[in-house]
Amino acid sequence: MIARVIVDVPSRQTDRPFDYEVPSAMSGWIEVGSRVGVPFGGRVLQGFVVELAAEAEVDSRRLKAVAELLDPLPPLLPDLIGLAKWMSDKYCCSWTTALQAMIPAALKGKAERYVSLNDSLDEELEQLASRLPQELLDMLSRQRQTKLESLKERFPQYAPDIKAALEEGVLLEQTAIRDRLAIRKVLTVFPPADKAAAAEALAAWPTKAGKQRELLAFMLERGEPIALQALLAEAGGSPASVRAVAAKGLLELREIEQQRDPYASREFERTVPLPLTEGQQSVYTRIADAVTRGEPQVLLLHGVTGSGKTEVYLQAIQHCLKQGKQAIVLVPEIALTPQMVERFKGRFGDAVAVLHSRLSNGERYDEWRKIRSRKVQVAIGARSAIFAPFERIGLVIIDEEHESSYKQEESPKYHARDVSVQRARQHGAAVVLGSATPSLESYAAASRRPAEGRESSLLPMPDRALGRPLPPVTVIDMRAELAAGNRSMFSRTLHEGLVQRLERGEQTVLLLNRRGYSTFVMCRSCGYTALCPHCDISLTYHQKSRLLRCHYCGHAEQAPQTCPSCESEHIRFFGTGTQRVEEELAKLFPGIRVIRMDVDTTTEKNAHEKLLKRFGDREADVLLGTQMVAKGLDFPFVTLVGVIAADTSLNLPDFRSAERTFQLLTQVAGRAGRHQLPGEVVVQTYSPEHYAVTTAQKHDYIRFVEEELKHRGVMGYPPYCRLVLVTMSHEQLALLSSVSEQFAERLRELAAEEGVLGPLGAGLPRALEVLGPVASPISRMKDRYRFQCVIKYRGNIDVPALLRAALAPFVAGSPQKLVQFSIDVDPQVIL
DNA sequence: AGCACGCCGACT
DNA sequence: GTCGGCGTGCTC
Repeated sequence: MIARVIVDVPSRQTDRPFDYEVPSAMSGWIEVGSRVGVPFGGRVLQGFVVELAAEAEVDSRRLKAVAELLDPLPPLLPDLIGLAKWMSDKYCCSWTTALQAMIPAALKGKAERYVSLNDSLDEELEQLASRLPQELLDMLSRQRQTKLESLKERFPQYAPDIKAALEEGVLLEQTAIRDRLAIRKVLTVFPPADKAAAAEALAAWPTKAGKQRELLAFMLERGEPIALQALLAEAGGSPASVRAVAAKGLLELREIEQQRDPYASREFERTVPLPLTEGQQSVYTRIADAVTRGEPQVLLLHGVTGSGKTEVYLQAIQHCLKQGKQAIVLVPEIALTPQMVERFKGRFGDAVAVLHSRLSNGERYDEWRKIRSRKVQVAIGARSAIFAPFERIGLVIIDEEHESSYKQEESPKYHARDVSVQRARQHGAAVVLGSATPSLESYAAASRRPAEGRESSLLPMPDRALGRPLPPVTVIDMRAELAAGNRSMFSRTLHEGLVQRLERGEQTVLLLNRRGYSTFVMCRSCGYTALCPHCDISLTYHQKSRLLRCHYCGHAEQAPQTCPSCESEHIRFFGTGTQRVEEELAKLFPGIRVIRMDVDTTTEKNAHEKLLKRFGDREADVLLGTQMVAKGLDFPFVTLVGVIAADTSLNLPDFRSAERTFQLLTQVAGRAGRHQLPGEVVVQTYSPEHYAVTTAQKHDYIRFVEEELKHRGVMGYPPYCRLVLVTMSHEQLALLSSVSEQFAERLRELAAEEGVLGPLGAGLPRALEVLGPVASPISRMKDRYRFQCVIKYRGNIDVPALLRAALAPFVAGSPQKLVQFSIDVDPQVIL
C-alpha cells in the first residue's frame, strides 16, 4: 500500500503529496489524516497522510517507506484534509501550512537525531577511542541513544570527528519525531515508606542540615504526597535540600502524571432550557429545521443586543445533539469569558470542550483530545475551534460574526466564517451567523432574494428578550463643549451622569476608542518622536518597565530622560489613553473606584476574568477600557455607558472605519440597562452628524447599512467587489521597487489574457483592477521595506490561480535576494 | 526548508 | 593547480 504524504516543508516546490510505501506492520493503522514521520531529502520529517493508494505514481526504486506512525489515533480526519486543501487554494498558502493550523501546538513535532555506537564493528570502535574523548564514548555506551544535538553542544570541537564516524558507520544515526509536549508530569515528593526508620533518623539528626530535618519532619507530619513546588512554598527549603533527603532514602521524589482540566475545580450549576419568546421561537424553529434536514445552509441571525441569542444557540445545539450530531460554537477570543463558558457548561455539562488562547498548550491539547476521542459533543472556542475534529457536525454557530478577530492575521490568513461555511458544506451542517451588527458582506449575502421555494436566510430578532427597551443614546458635540468653555475630556452631560451613578450606587462603563490614542513619546519643544530603528513606526511606551518597545519587531530601548534631538526636558510620555482618563476621573471624582481594562492590565493569566469578576461584585463604580469592555458583558447594575471619543476610529483611512465605529457604538450601548434598571448611553464625538453616529444613536442598523452600501458602491469596496492585498518586502528599496512593478505588470498581463482586466465601474460582470504598487502603511518593518498592491475584482475569477501564475517568475533564487510575497485574501484592513 | 551539485574568484 | 563562494534544483 502507498501513502501519499504532505511533508512539513512550507515551500512552493514541496507543496504536493509524496508517495511512501506503508510497512506491513503499519498497514492496519495508517489512515487518511494520520501523522507520520517520513524520510525526505536525507532527513526525517513530520507529515500527514492525505491519500491512500494501491499503486505508487513514481518509480518503485525511488520509493521510500514511512518511518514511523506518530499517533495511534489519526489527529486529522479526511474532511479536514480536504478542507486544508481548499484553504491552501483559496488563501494561497501551502497545504501543510493549512494542516498545521488544524492541530494543537503540542502535536507540532520536530525530528530529533540520535546517535548510538555500532556494536557490530568492534575493531573500528576501538579505533574510535583514539579520536574521540573517553567521556563522549562513555556517554554513548551508557545511554543507548544520545541526542546528536546534545553531543554537539557538549563537545563542540569534536563535531567533525563525530560526523566522520557517522559517515563511516562506526556511529549510527536514528531519527524520530518528538512531540513538543507530552503528558504533563509533576515532580512530587512522597513521604517515607518506612515511617519508623524515618522517625528514628529524624531523632538522631545531626545538628547540621537543619533545613533537611525540617523538610523530613514536615513530610512525616503530612503523611501524603505533595508537589515539590507546593512543598517548597509551604515548608521552605530548596530543591537541592529535598533531593538530599531523598538521596538518604528518607523521602521519595518522582514524577506523576497530571490531567490538565482548566475547569476541573469548578462546579457548574445545571440549567434547563428557558421558555422562548415568540421571536426566539420562530428563529429556533428555522435553525432546528435546517439541522434536521442536514442540508448545508447559512443563516444570519440578526438580533439586537439583549435579544437572547445565546438561549437560542443553546436550544439549537440541544436539538443538534439529539440528532446524534456535534456542534461547534465560535466566539471572538475576547468574548470567551467565564460567563459564557458557564452558560454552556451549565447546559451541557461534561459534553463541552473549551478551546481558547488563554489555555496553556497542554490544556488545549487535553481539551482537543476530548473532542477527538468522542468524549464531548460540543466545542466552544475562538477562530481555530472550527477545526475541532468532530466526525458528524450538525451545527456551527458563529457568535458576533462581524468581529475582525475571526480573520487570522498570519498565514494561513483564513476567515473562520468562510472556513465554517466550507466545512459545513462537507458535513451537511447548518451555519448560524449571529450578530446585532452583521458585517456588510454577510448581510448583503443573506438579504439576496432567496431561490424559488426557499425561505430567506435572514432571521431577525428585533426585540429584547426581557422586554427592556434599548437605552436612549445622547450624542454630545464636543466642539460645542469646547465653545462653551469645557476643556475637560468629559462633557457636562457625561460628568452629570457619572455624579448621579455615584450617588445611586449604580455602575458605569466607559469606553475609550483606543485607535488614534497611543503610547508614543514626543518632545514638546522640537516635535521629536521616538521611532523604531528597524521599522517605520513609533515606539510604544511601557510604563511598568520604563522601556520603549516596537510593537512589530520587539526592539526595546530605555526611555530617554531628555530629548535625544534637542536635549530639551519637555519630553512627554503619552500613556495609554485609558491611563489619562483614569487620572482625570480620580481628579474629578475623589474616591471613585475605577477598574481599568487595557493591554497593560490584562497581560497576566486570567487578569481579564478577575477584573470582570470584581466589577460584577460591585467592587468598583467604573469599568474603563478599550474595545474589550464593549463585548458581551452583562452586568445588571450598569446603567450608564459613556463613549469618550467616538470618532477616533471614524477618521482612519480604511474602508471599514464607518462600519467599525457603528458596530462599536452599538455593541457598547447594548451594555446598559439590560436588566431591571433602565440604562442610558452618552456618546461624545467631534462628528455628531456622521451617519455611523446618528444611526447608532437611533439603533438603526438597516439605515446604517443603506447609507454605508452607497459609499461602498461609489468607492468600489466590498460587498460590491472582493479584495486581495499583496504585500512585498525586501531589505533593498530599489530591488523591491522594480520587482513589485514587474509583478503588478505581469498580473495585469495575465488578467488581460483572461479577458477580465478592466475597471469595476464599467458594469462588467467580471472585472479586475490592480492598484499599485505603493508603499505599505507601515513602509518598513524589521529592516525590510514594504510595498503593496490591492487587487479589486468582481465576478467569478480564479484570482488565486492568476496570482500563482504571476508569482512564478519571482520565486526562484537564493532566499536572501528574493522579494518576500505575502498574500491576504479578503483582508480586513488595507488602510 | 535543507542538502548536493556545479561553475567562477583568491589562495597554498 | 585547489578551496570555497552561493546560484540551482530536488526531495517519494
